Amino acid sequence: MAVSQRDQYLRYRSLCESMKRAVDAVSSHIHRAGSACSEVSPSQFAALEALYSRGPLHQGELACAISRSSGNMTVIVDNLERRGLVTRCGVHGDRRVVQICLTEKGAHLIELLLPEHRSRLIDVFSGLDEADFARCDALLREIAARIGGSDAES
Amino acid sequence: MAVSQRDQYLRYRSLCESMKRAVDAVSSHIHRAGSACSEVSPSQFAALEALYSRGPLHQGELACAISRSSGNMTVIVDNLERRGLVTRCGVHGDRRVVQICLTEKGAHLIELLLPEHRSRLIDVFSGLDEADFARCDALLREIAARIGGSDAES
DNA sequence: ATCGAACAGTTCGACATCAAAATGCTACCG
DNA sequence: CGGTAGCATTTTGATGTCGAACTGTTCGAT
Repeated sequence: MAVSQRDQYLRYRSLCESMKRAVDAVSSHIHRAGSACSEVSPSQFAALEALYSRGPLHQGELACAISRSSGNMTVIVDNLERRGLVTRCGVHGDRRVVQICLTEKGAHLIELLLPEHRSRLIDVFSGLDEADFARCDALLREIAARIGGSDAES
Repeated sequence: MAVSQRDQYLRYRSLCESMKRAVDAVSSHIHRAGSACSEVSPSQFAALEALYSRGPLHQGELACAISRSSGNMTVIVDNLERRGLVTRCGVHGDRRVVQICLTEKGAHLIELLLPEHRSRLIDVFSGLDEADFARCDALLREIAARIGGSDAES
């Protein structure tokens, strides 16, 4: 009750700003022109990585894994396929689904990209207070969950 | 030294994920179809709000204020102008720059949108621990600053 | 068997976004 | 005055993104 609703709102705005800025900064740091990761778009990177760590996925699963719409996923896969990094394989027994598989070229590329991706991430985050870090992670998860949870009802 | 570099990397990945998810969730919550704010795109909303709170701005200042490229800003202003929400005014003495001004219609719209924007933000964030909140904000700022700072040198 | 609901992907239209090239001005220098 | 450097904006071309409409498939109910 010490704080007015208006002050609270302003602090919320501030956190929103900080979140956006941090996300943009990290993403642009990783995909900066000249870095190895700049060879693929963020979405493409996310897709390749998901396929690399989890193996072949249905296009829908992949879309879900990297939080993209199905329409968008079609385009992303189109572009990856055009460069020969993934293939669309039919699934025996259900002709509705397409399995997306990394090609050798795709696997090679993501293996090439991951070390730099990793070192850039370490650049950015290392040395920060671990406890703050964990609390921040938890808070952000709580925020996302809160919205996700209240989504269905509203 | 208790934690391996690999563990650290995984925690970094986790925070990145959480950040992205939280940002996406908040943004989609606010601009959800049906909400008043869904009448304009997030970029358009940001532009209108910046103009509303700071007064007329050069197109370049506006781009900077909402972290968009100049090319992108042109399109955003085009779309706002097309709907009669802003106008481009020449500046006396320097014909290179364009001043972007809210029209009455634009000011009216943003005034209509802000209350709902505000209440949706409060929905999302209220009740969270204030101390965590502040620490999280500080951490995110530190991350963005760290990248922004190291940007020039690299 | 076949109808219809549910599902997986694709297509389409609109907008967003960026980087790079082009345009149009200003300012400065000789 | 004329040239050049630099800035603000626009244009262009490629990609990303979504939501809605569409196509084809599966599967359950009748």
